[in-house]
Amino acid sequence: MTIQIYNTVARRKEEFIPADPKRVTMYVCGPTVYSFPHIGNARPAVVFDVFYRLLMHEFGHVIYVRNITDVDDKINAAAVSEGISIGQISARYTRTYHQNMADLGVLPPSIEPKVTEHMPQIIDMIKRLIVAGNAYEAEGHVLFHVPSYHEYGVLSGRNLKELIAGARVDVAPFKKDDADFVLWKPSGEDQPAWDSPWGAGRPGWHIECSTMIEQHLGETIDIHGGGQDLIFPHHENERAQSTCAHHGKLFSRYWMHNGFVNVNHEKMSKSLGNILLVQDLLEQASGEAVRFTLLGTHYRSPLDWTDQVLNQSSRNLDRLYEVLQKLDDVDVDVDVSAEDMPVAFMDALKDDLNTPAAIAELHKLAKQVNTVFSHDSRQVLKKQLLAAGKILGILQQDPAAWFRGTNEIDEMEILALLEQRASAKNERDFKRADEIRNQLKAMGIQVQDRPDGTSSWRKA
RNA sequence: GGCUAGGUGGCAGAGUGGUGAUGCAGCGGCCUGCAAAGCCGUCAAUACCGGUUCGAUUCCGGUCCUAGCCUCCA
Repeated sequence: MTIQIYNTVARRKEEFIPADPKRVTMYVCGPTVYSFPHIGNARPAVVFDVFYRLLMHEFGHVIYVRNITDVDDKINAAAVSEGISIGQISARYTRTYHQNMADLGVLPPSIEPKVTEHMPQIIDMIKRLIVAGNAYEAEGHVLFHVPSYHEYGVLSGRNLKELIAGARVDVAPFKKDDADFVLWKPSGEDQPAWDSPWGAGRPGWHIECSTMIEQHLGETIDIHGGGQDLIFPHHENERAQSTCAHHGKLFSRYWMHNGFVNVNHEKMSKSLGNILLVQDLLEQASGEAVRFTLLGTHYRSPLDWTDQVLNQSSRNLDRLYEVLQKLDDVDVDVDVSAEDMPVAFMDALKDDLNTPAAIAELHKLAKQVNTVFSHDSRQVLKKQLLAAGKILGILQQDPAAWFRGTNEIDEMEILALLEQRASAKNERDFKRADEIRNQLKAMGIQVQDRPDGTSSWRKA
């Protein structure tokens, strides 16, 4: 089976055929670094991380670019309100983003370009758009002239008439067309500025992605991804800029967009005060559980985050690690090979990244462990579970470590108490044995007796 | 107002023109000194109304409802 992708521009699933199977290219819009990453920032990172792993598995060589937007008025505002420099703001939140994503098991992309490092290229692309007749200068601004691109609106399914009808009342007077958008704008005293043929200023909101894609991946890429909210205007505008700068050459062969994360049936927003920060969720559960939750819903569907979903994910992972623990006696190679990949699992992922169906296949494999007894069969199952887990970015920990958690615990004390309890049990002093068990429970430790009389423990 | 996506068991969540996955929770049992975990078994759903069809949850139309976009936003 080949990979199928729901292509936003075609509005249906299509077979994924890269332009060059030896060099698959993907660009995903990364964060604007002005605040702490929230769960909505994490969703595309995790979703496209799994897709990246899938592409690597299928094609071997993938160039995955995810940018850092470090030029933005929101960053300027954060610098003012926090009383530190713009550079300090973007450095701080870039670092937090990297830490949070690592905690969620997100692999670094092949390339992570920053807007500030691409000013000459941005200015160059704007110049070319002016020369080509798609952009014009007006009062220190450079604007993209939307009517010059006849396919404008095709990606987002809008037509120009609608856009004009819905346009804001306060359209800048120097715009030739109400729908025209900014490529370059002049900077005031306290705003970051770069020299350009149009005066000191800064780039508009969309040109940066077009430029970085051209710079690092070329004129045509295989996949462009991001959140659904970026379809319009961000990706529509990118598409217009890049296509026109390249004289009509196809920009992206496939467009993929992930759905939003809602919180208790409401949109996450500052005004509702319900923004879930990744760092706060990591206090409640493991990064792996957060990741598992994000993969538990198909990437195009909205994901409603409630108090329950994280718990359910932790339980699901408990169950899978439980099974791996049962297979502790089976040795497998550290590096699982392609033949170990379970077919039904892969078919689910290849079908437009159907991670919920893939996880269901993982559970089916786990169940089989109970009905299979030969060493060879158990070894195959363990390989399959680990290989599948690797694509999803889960199940790679030692099961014992998973159940013991990351919190600091005094293992010696626990073992001493378990020993005391064992001798109490031996003397059939069950009252004493239960006291010790309750004592451990108060410490957050759950005792588990084995059939042979010995006991193990895990984090409650 | 315009555009888009969706309404599946108590919860989460896939798929499918013809016996409706998977996990959690519940219930029964096994195991256990008692538990916990585990194992086995089990209950339970396709918003509503029409249409097409031998047959629709799946296709078409309508109603109601939900979410998103149209403005910064992952």
